[in-house]
Amino acid sequence: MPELPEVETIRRDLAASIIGREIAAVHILASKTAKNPAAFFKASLVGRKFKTVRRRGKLLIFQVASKGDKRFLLIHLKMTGQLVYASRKRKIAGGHSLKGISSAEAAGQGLPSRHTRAWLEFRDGSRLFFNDLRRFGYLKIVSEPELEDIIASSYGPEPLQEEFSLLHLAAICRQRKTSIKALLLNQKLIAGLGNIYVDESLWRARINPHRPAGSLRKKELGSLHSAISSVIARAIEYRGTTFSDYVDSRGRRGNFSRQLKVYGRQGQSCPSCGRAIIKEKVAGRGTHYCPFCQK
DNA sequence: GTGTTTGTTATCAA
DNA sequence: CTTGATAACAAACA
Repeated sequence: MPELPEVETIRRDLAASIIGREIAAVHILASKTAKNPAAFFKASLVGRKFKTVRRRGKLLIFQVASKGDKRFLLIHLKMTGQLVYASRKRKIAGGHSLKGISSAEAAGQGLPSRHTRAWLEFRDGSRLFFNDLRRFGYLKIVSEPELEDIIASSYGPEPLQEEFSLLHLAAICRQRKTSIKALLLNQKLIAGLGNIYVDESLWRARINPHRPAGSLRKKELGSLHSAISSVIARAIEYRGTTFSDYVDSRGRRGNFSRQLKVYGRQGQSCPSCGRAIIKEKVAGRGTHYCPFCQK
């Protein structure tokens, strides 16, 4: 499940690898994956370069360099999407592939795969694959006004920026009857949290996911605010969490998995009190917590 | 065949 | 209008 730290890891890596490379061809294998008519989608990219790679919440935003109107490629990975960048296969004199290829090149092994829904081919022979087992993810070309609409209507503050203040957290919780779990998953209130980091943040703040958001006391809001900031920052340092499908742009797993305290640890002991972590459905999602530590 | 997995949107109700 | 809860989507696996 790519959430903010995973998408940010991909963004940073891709910014270093694909910016400035001319796109030679666009291949769409699953027609519904590209949300524009295929001809428009391809014409928007072929012969151009990416100028910037940004991120808003879990949404990747590639600015296409162009002389006319600004266009952007949006990519959302949803649950099982992957973006894997493979540099050009190095050839030896006889035209055979070298043995002992680097990991970056190994990332392109076996691609396109059964789950590849689209890929971009760059002029230098490198390729960017969009793989998505569940087919929830998408690619979409939008204009600048469309992009601004999407950002304004869909995303609250980024957890690592100043706009995500304790004051903001208190304001969005005030009077709200919905569970704190559901509230933290709402992208319009805070951008980028998903099921893993919500559970981890609530454990660190010692708050029960069932609690109505409006019932949190000032001290608890403070704990939650710093828990969210630190969990997200640490998860980025560790290059995200691999639970099932996530890999970074070179096909590597995230290292935060070993830092998880509750997510996926139902039945195991709570790192704080030693009693069993439970899993139940809250806000329609599998929710992991310690009923003794989290009140 | 059944239940489960989750990011996001649609839909309906209050 | 806002808020909240739930279904739906998609595909694979136990």
